[in-house]
Order: sequence, then C-alpha cells, then structure tokens
Amino acid sequence: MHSEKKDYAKIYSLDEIARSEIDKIVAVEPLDDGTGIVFTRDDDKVSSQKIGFRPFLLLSAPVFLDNFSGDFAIEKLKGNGVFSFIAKFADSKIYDKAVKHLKDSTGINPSSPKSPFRVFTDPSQQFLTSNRIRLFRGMTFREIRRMQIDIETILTDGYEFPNPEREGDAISLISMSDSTGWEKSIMLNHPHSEKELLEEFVRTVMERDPDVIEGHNIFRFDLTYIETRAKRFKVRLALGRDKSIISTRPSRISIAERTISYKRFDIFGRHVIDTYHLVQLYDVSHRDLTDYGLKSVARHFGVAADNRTYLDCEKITETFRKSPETVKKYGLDDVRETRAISDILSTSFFYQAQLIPYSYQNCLARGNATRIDALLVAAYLADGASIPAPEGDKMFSGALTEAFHSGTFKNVWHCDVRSLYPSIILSEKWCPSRDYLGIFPAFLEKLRNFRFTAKNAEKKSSDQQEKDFHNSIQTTFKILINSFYGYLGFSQGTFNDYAMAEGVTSKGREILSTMVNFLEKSGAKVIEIDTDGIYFQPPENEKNPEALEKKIQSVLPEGIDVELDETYPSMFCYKSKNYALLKQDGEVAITGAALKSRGLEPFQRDYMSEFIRHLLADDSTAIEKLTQEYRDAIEKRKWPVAKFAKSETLSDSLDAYKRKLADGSGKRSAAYELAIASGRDYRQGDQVSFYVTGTKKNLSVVENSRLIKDVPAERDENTTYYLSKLDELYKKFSVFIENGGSKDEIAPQMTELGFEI
DNA sequence: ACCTGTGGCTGATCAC
DNA sequence: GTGATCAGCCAC
Repeated sequence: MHSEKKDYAKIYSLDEIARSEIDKIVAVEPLDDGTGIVFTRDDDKVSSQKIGFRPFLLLSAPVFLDNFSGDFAIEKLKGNGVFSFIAKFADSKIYDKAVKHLKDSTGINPSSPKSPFRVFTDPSQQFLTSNRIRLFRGMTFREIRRMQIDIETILTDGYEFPNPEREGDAISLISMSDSTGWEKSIMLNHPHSEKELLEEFVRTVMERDPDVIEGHNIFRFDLTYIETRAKRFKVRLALGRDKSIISTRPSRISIAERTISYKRFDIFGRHVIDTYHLVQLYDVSHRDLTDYGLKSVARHFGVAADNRTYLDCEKITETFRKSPETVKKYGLDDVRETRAISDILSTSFFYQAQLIPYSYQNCLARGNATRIDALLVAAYLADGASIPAPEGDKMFSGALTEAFHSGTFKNVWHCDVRSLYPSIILSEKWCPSRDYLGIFPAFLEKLRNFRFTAKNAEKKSSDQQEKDFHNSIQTTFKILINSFYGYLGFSQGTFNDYAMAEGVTSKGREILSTMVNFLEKSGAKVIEIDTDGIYFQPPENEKNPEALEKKIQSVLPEGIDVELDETYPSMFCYKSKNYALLKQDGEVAITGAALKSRGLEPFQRDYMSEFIRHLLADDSTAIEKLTQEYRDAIEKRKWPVAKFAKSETLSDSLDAYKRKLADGSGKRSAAYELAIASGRDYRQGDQVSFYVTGTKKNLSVVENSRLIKDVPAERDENTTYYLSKLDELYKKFSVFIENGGSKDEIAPQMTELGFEI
C-alpha cells in the first residue's frame, strides 16, 4: 500500500465539506422500491449492500401535496429559504406520481423560475445527498479498476467509413486493457463468429468487473457499433453488475461555447467515461491541442505507444485480412494510449466525485457551476436547512482589458495577482445574499487551504507517485475554487448573487487599476492588461523584479498577493488579448484569437507565427524573404491543399442549420453546406475541413468551396484568393516592422482608471 | 435535457 | 463598397 493512502483523509479532511457515511464506494444505484444499492471495493473484492432510499422534493408550502395520497412525509426545514419543506417519499414510484400531481394540479413546470416546488431530476444525486454518502471516499485513483476498450472493424468493399448497419461490415477486433495492467484481444475468426466475439466480450467485462469503462469516442463509435451488432446477432449486452443490459439515451454535454449531442450509455453499477470528452474539456483551458484524435492527443501528452503503426479504416480492413497480428498490436496501442490519457485527464474528476453528490460519470457530464450547486445544496439539506430560489438573470460587467501600446518592445516584465477573484471574495469576507449559513465563503476558504496543503505536500514529496497524487488533488481544488466566482453569475445557481458578482469584478478592476497607476507613476511603460495581469517595461532604473514586486505589493490591500513571475527579452503587442512573447530560453509564445486561432487556415497561422518570430528578433530581411517564399509556394502549389483548409466545428446540427436558414435567422455557411452536400452523417460538434476554389479574389465562399477530402487530382485551390489573404496579412503586420525600435501605434487613453494611490 | 461568467478580435454573409 | 450582424475562437 502506498503511504498516500493512510495520510489522505487526515490531510484534507473532506468531511468538513461533505461527509460520507460509507467509505470506498465505487458506484451507487438507486432502485424504485425505496432502496438503493451501494457497491464498495476493497482491492480486488467488490461487495454490494442495500440501503434505504427515500426520494425527495422541496416545497415552499405543504399545501401543494394536500390532495396527494401516497406514502410520504413532509418535514419543516429551518432558516428562511423559500423551499422550507421537504417531502420524502416511500419509493420512486410514489415520488414520480407526486411530481406529476404537482405539475398537473398547479400547471407549473418545476424547472420554471417561479415554481413553488423544486425537484432534482438526477436519482443518484438524490440518493447520495439524502443518504449523506459520496463516491470513492478514502480511496486513491489507482484503487479503482478502470477498463479501456477499443474496437476495429471490417468495411464492406467500396466503402470508406464504418457502418454497423451494413451486412458486410463487422467488428474484427475488440482490444481491452485495465488499470492493473491486464490486456486482452478478442479477434474475429478466433472466436469463430462475430456473435461469439461479442459473447466473449460480455463474459470478459463481467469477469474483470471494472468500476469504470473508458474509451476514446466510446459513446459515438465503439459502444454504438457494439450495440448495433449485438442486436443483429441477438447477443444480450448484459454488462451491468446486476447482469442488466447496457442502456442508452440521447444526451448532451456542453464544452465551452459548444454543445455536443451524444448517445449516452449507462451500465448498472459502473461508469462509462469517454476520453474524447475529457480531451475537449481539457482543451477549453489549455487550447494547445491540434485536434482531438487519439493518436495526436497521445503524442501531445507524451504517452504515444512506441513504434506505433498508423492505419486508416480502409487500411485496417485490408491489413486484418493479411496480417491480423498487425491490427492486434494496433488495437492494443489504442487502449494503452486511452488509459494513459485517462490517467492524466480523469483523475481530477475522480477526486471531485469524493465531494460532489454526483456519480463519477455525471461529474464529467455536468458543468462546473452545476457541480458547485449540488455541493452547496447538499450541505444545506444535510443541516436540515431550507433552500432559497435563484435570483433572476442580470447583466453585469466583467474585467478590465486593454492594449495601451502596440508594436514590439524590449525587456518586458509581467506581474499578476494570484487567484484574483477568490482572493477578493475571501479578503472582503463577502457572502452570497441568500447563503444564510455562510457555506459559500466557508467552503471556498477550506478548499483554498486544502490546495495550499496539497501544493506543499507535492513540493516536499520525493516519491513520484506521491507527487502525482498531491498534484491531482491540488488541480482538483483549483478547478473548484475557480468555479466559485462564475457560480455567482450562474442564472440557475441556488445561491447566485449578481450584485456580489459585480462587486467582485468591480473590486478586481480597482485592484488592476491601482497596479497600473502605481507602475506608470514609477516610470514604467504599461503595454497590455487583462483582468489580473500586466505586461510592462520596467522603469529605467529598476533592475530587480523582486524589489519591484515588493513595491507593487505595498499598494495592494491585505489578502491580495502580486507575483512578478517572468521577464521577457521582447514582446510584440498587437491588440487587447493578442500578443507574443519571446521567452528567456528563446521560445516564442503566442496568445490570442487574432494571432493563432484554429479557425485560420494553417498557412496563415504558420506565416503569422514566423513573421512574429522575426519581428521579435528585429529581423526585417527575414520577413521579406519569408513573404516571398510564401507567395512562391502558393502560386506554384508547392504545399498540400490542407495548408489552405479551414477547419470549422459545426456548433449546430445540420437540421438546426437548415431550420435557421428557413426561418431567416441564420446565414449560409460553407462548412454546413459542404457537410449537407457530402451526404455523410455529420453531427453537431463535428469538424469540417474545406478550402476555397475558383479563380477570383472576391467571391462567395459558400459557392466556391470544397471538402479537403474531395481534392481532385488536378489541384484547384484558389491561388488568387489565398495570395490576397497573404498580402492582407503582410499589410496588417508590416506596419510593425521598424529598424531598431518599436512602432508605437495609437495609445488609447485610460478612461476608466480613475483610482489614485 | 442541458446549462459557470464577461470581454475582444476576425472573417463571412447580407442588406443597403 | 460599407456597415451591421453573426459565428467561431480565444483570454482570463
């Protein structure tokens, strides 16, 4: 056993935030008979126990259930929350009837903001909340058993993409592995038939009895495919811990501005995790992945299998016929990479599930603010306290951001405030207006202290495994801490508080302004600011960053900590939120949508990146040479067409797009039109890569574009169009080329920065 | 059934 | 051509 195990509970005392009456729970399954099953794991042994489950709902007054007959009890909750009565039902059947009764008798939908009753639609949330239990308490990530699966398929001759509905397609291989290092391949013709292959798969899952099943794109591809084939061969996919069949329903996950529809699979007593979702969630905050494919992501995290073979769908069919062993190796590489990616990305969700009353699978599917809400509401109910209703949506202002100067600058320093918004909330001792127990600030403070402990433990630890463990905990708390501010402005947040949200951002603007004013007074040249950070040239006589940090700190309020973390030989500032930095080690870091957006064609991104590199090095000759090279390459079609292809994500389904066009609320878009014309099953969230054809400089892109996969033998990308794009870029950035100095563009005056120090 | 926030830049379409 | 509007992506 690792030492991390025994220390864990003591160091972080998660009980202070949410108690769990039972340890080492790996899954819960509420049933409809007034009980629920709790699965616990002790090393290799999984046990189950039945405990009571009385589904509940909240009411503003008992009168709403006066005419409802059924086995239930109403209790009064303390405090002044609107929902001050809790109705507890004997079982879910009665509960469901009561919900229907409330809807019918009042004509009000419980999800409407003015509803006099509140229901929690997630049964596992109710079960965890009402029984005061949480998943995984007292366990470390390596103690649960996670299985990875991946399938390969055979294509019917003449087809490019797999389709389980086609008679001639088939699963050729199921590759499996788990967190103990166990691996297995089930191959077509080894069990003889595809039916036997599926049966062997079901047997193996039940035998290995994993708590979690993972896969890359497992919802959209692997499980969907397996399900369809199993139906065809009448194989029962009895993968549940109660031998029940895997179930599905349409669901959605929202990741940043995108909402991805997917077919959700649920397995009784287990969790299904898609690393494809994990990868996209990760990319929201990091924005450093080129694409979300398994191989490319594995490379990005440095976990790609050694001597990996790369095969596309058609190749796999052919290769499988000739050399099944090659495909077997390929499949095992896939599950190993999936496991490695999940090791990195799912850990923080595992630890969140120890606090939040959601199943592990739901912890991933729900958003940050929703998870915080579940945590806060559970704490109130655990205390027998009434629950307020969210306040109505209001607009409020955010952070200060501005580029005071544009051009290139030598010797640029950066400072920022550590966790600005959480620090403001804590140092001001602010509390959301309806949080009468003061749980919001109390939890925020605890989480901050836990994180501090975890960071120290990580630093002190010499054992890599222990270091990783503390780092996962640290990251988990960081995510939760940062969600607290956003929660204040969340329209569905039970304790949302727009005035407080505005107070936080306003104080943030004041603090940033104080810093800017101080720096300018000291003789620094402030270049760019955003929310909590400042890029500036230090005062001429200032050589010591640490000394300056102390000076800035001295003008800030108690509890607000500034960090002068880096100095750069040179910076190119383009516009607000768009700049490039030359680091001490020679690396160039580019920030901002205008300079590195994935929406740009690769040739534009590459050109800008090199242009900026030369700009930072003051090398105008290289820029001229670069531009000439690019012109030449475009004219003579020296690059693959992919270099000119835009990749766009379809944020709507094709049907939704058509509907918007039809009712006049939408505009035509090349990506959607091409997706529709292709006849392929494009869905919301899919990527479309296309390039512009034709010969004219100005033309309608919608009417002159082609999918990248349809490039004809005779190249037809519109060189005139792309040359003009290059010219525009050159024009846009060449104004910043100047011999030996910075071209200082218009410097908009600080208008809102009226805080004197 | 699902949902953290605001601020900012750019290119494409479309009405004028 | 020009401005308004929108979608998409990004910073924090």
